[in-house]
Amino acid sequence: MARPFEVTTVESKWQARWLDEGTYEVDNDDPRERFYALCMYPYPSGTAHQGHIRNYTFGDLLVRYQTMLGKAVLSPFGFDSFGLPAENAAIKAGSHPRLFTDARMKELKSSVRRLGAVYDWRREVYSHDPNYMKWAQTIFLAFWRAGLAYRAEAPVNWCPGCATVLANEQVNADGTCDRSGDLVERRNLEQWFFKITDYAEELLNDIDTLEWPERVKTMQRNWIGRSEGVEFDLPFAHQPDKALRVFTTRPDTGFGVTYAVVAPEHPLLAELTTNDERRQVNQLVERAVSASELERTASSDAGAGLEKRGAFTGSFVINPFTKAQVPVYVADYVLGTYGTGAIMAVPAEDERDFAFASVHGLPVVRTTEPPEGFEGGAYSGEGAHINSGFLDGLDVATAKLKAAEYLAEHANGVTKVNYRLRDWLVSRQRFWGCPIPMVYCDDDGLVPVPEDQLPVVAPDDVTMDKSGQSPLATHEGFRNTTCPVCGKPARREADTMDTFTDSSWYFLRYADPFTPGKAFDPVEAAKWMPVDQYIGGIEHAILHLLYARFYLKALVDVGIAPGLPREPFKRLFTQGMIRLAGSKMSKSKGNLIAPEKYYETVGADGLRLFHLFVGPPADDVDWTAQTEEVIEGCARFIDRFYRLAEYDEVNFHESFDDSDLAVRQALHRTIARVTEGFERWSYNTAVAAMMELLNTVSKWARSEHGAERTTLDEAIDTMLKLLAPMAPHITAEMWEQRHAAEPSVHLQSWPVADPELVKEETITMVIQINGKVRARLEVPVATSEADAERLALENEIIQTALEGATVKRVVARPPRLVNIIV
RNA sequence: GGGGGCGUAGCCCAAUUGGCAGAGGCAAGGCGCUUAAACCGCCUCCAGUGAGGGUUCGAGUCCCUCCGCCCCUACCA
Repeated sequence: MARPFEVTTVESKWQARWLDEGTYEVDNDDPRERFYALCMYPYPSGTAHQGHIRNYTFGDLLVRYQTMLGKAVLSPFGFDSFGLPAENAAIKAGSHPRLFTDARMKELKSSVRRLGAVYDWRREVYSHDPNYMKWAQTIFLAFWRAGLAYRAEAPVNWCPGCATVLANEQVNADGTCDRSGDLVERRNLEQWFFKITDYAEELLNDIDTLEWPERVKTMQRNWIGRSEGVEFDLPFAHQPDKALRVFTTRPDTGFGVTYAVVAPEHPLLAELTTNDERRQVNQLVERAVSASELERTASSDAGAGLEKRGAFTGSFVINPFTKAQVPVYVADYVLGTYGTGAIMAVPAEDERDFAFASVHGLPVVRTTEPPEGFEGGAYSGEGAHINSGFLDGLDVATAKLKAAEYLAEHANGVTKVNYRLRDWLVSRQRFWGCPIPMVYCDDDGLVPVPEDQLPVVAPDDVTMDKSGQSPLATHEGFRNTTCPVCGKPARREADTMDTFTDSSWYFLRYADPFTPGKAFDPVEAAKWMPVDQYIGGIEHAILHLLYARFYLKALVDVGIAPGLPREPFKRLFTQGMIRLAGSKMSKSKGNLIAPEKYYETVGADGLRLFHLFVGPPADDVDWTAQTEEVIEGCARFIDRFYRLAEYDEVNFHESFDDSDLAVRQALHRTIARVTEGFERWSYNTAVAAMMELLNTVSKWARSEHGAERTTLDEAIDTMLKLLAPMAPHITAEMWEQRHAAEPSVHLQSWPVADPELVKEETITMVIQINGKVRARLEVPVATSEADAERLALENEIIQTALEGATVKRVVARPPRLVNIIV
């Protein structure tokens, strides 16, 4: 494509200048109104892919736009540089993850630079920077001191492929590893946890205060999974002073309890199991405990439809409502990690219990009257209580209260809130992560590494393999140390932290990486926090966003971030993903379209314009055969604008007339449209408005009558400003050509539309008869209802059309429309 | 099984949130420029909004049912 300017020359010139002049560096004491724009901390996987490009295009537009609005805009960048891919790649290549990672970082940095995205590089953060690790470890220790970090044995998700423990969030629904795809196993291991459950209630409640996409908020609420119910005792039939404690959200269905179930991990299971049943029970437990999540949970389709495996324990408990003895089963559909690990089973009102009861031939007693014609198994809806003694006739809500009261009196019942959310497992048996700064001493037990000895940095000469042990555990030089308390030989913790810990506070470090001796100064960070606009992918809707929210709350509470707002991200925007032939474009799928080739042809500006124009930013983008042509179309638009701004083939006339006024009106209406488009994430319509304006101006200026000089100048200059956040290079270049003595277009103020010019004087009013358009006429915008009706009825075409008909009603909606009903 | 989203021209998308279905782009066709082609400029063509029903003077927009595609979630008692 022949272009009227040298794309690469122009673009690299401005990229260098923005960097050299520190155009987008901001100081913490900047007096302007503040704006914190942030794109999600990227994992450095190499050169940018289209998903990155899309992300940073939106982010950069915002940075430049908000700057032109007169704000001090914080625009930082950095790298989520710890993590498995680098470690695995290093193992494969026999090199060190740092070499690998540093190279990938360099590539990504160069990609975003070539995109023309601008940052305050003085604030760069990367996770494997010892200077960042130091504070990551300081935070860990602060959590430990506050009781928010603890060590416990737990059945954990073990990925044999990655040779490490995974968080629940990293296990797919089908029981495979989110990263490697291997089938995840369950193992009991000592692990480090963060007590995120302490914050469950606050994390849930504060969701209401966030300007986030509704679906992300819903996902977080579901993940936290709060449920209210009653915990109470089911006394053992053979030994009534002991009891099985259960949790239920439906105490009102207590009369329908026909059996009870304990999880395979339940501590009382052995005691409950009679000799006759022991063999069967053991068999089930063995299978359930060692089986992978996949085998245990997801089989064919879904939840309630699963095969319900279980075995009778041989024991009975007493239903406190009916005093009847009901059998106790062990079954893997009851989870040891939720509630009390045991349930009362009500097959009539719970689908899972119903399924189990059907398989095992257990009785079903309805306690809620299902609606007439109900044909399903379990009915969990609203209805009057039946077969329920003192609860009979009550609705569900009332019966719940009564039943809870009854259980409080007769079965040690207490109302209880449970959460689906579990504590965050943060330890990893891997090398390429931030070491957990703890020491094991035979005499003093667990001892934190003194803060003046931080950071604990892993040595380079480590053997990384897939044995399953932390690579650091076998490095004697690292492992052996002395106890900070007693000075005797001791061993270092060999596990590293989940990389989600790194991305949970990096945005605070960005806000103030300058104050020595601190992760960040809370007063300085408070100048920027919370992030005004966070931009990233929907894939982080749960994990990263929940952890970061937890971190900030905890940091405030442990005294590291006093005075900061408790929520990190005020507004969140989740961009759509790029798909190629129907599937998500990603490195792991190997279906990337690299942006590099576009830098040579359409330039970064052309590519940016494409991403802005292709559709609503929140929608997915289909990368199709036609995409190339659309991208070229975007470059064509830039070229057309460039030629027009050279006044190529333009005619001029002397004094300002109506044609010039019309252009000024179009210009100012476009200012309004583009501004509105920017404010409501409608970049595609903002670009369309610019294209439309270019068509209008071009037609006018190249007509025989031509343009009035100052009007054309105003139009071009304003268009340059409007386009500056979208296509920053060429607008900077053109602005410099026109106004060499003035500051850059990027330092100009964002244009403000003149309301007088935006305002329409007259508008076409449509006259309908029975909803069909019959006539149109130009009316003043301020036309009253009465006038509109009169004008419509007086209209000749309408009068003819109405001949012989009776007007039943006239709906006048001036100035747009009048509808005459006959 | 649960939750959410989407469906407008051959294609990507607009539509002041209930008021003339079309802003923009791509493709296609035509004309001009050119020795010719590309580039460039100008012009033209194209749907009644997935299907059906309802509310309304009026529905792409609100409400039901169905179809298709996509995403999230999954035995949490």
